[in-house]
Amino acid sequence: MKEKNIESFSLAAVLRMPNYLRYLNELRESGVEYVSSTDIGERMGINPVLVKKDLSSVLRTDGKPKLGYAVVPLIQDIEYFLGYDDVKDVVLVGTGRLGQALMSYHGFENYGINIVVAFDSDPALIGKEINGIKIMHISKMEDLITRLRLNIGVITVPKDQAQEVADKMIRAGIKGIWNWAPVHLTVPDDVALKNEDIASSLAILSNEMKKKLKGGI
Amino acid sequence: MKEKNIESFSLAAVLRMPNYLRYLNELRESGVEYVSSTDIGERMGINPVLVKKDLSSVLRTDGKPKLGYAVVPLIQDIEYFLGYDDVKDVVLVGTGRLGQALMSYHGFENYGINIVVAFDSDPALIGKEINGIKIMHISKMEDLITRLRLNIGVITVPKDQAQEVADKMIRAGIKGIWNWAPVHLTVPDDVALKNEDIASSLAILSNEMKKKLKGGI
DNA sequence: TAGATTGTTAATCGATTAACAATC
DNA sequence: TAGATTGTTAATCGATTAACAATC
Repeated sequence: MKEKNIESFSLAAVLRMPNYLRYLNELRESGVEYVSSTDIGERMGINPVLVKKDLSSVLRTDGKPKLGYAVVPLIQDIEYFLGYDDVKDVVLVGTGRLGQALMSYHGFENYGINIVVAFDSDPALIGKEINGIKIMHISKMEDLITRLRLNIGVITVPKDQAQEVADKMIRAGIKGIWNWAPVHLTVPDDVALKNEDIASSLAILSNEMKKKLKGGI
Repeated sequence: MKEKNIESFSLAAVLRMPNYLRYLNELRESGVEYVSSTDIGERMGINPVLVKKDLSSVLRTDGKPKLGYAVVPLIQDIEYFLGYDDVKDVVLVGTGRLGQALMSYHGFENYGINIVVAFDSDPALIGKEINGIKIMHISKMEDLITRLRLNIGVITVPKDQAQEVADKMIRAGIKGIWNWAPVHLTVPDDVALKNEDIASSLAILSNEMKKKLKGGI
């Protein structure tokens, strides 16, 4: 056990963590007990030293020279770092196709995410349940967020309603917004915002493709 | 008009581009003709010099001292850079809730994305059409990808089938994969892979929230 | 013209990589 | 023990920021 000082992590480092986790879980499933930074690095196409650095800043128990890192504790430590171990109750607004897809997604449990309630303005949807999650009228949102002390909100409404929904959420006490609507939201400094941005994803993908194409010449 | 040399862009820079675009489109809608790097920087919370650097590497016409950048040409240049202007025919595999949500998503046109055909293995879905996109049996995928010369594939199948689908796609000539299944896919070096990773997004959001919380003390 | 804003060169900052002693 | 692999310190690399001349 070593001393830890509070560190901050780069965006790139945070993005690598779930990838480590995936690979480690695969290893665990195939019964592998130890893994070296070299293995991980090769598999993920990154420098093993970077792997060591990333892991060392998250690990609570040291790796073992010659053996590598014990897979199971390593998984636990990364999950702890990513906050998958504590359950986060979230609220979802907008129960169209995308909202429903997220509501019926069974992978959220793995990340400690629990959608407790959903809201919409369409009378046809109010009162329905999807995957055990009740859909309520949007007018009840602020009150419920406050009463249940929810602090993460998922926005899956059409883009012209997204800002309004965000404003309401924030007024009610939401501190983190996961926005799936293709608009730029304006939020106060103390609110975290993550845009699930189809545009960005595609930008990255086609940029990668261009690079590979060039490299191949 | 200035000389351009081939530059490569950092991940962070590519990620900023769609954000510029969103803000610029808002400006255009409200009839604004020129915008300065200072404005953009303030709105997006980044350094204006960084804005200038990003834009200068994408712009085909110079900005104007005192006035700033002309909004409309700037939008066009970024769209050109991001490849929104040329239509990319893509194939989607896995027409469950998520796949259907993507198929019925009307924002893709803005990014030059056109889902031409979808595949599934569920007999109940074969032959159906969603948003004008036909669902065909997975056994016909390879042939069709090759014949239509498609090179981007979207994977929205359950995670245990994702690798198999990816392998087939690649065999048929796909060069870019947009993976929504929560697994680590292994692809050859010449194939670009973008994971739409719910886990990563959440990791980033909760990391942000932690940071803000600390900062506030 | 004077002032605002651009584009670019130099300085800084931070992240990644290389080198290497410690250790099981 | 010898060898493999860890953790850490120093060097490198790249991205961001600061400074400033050019210009409309």
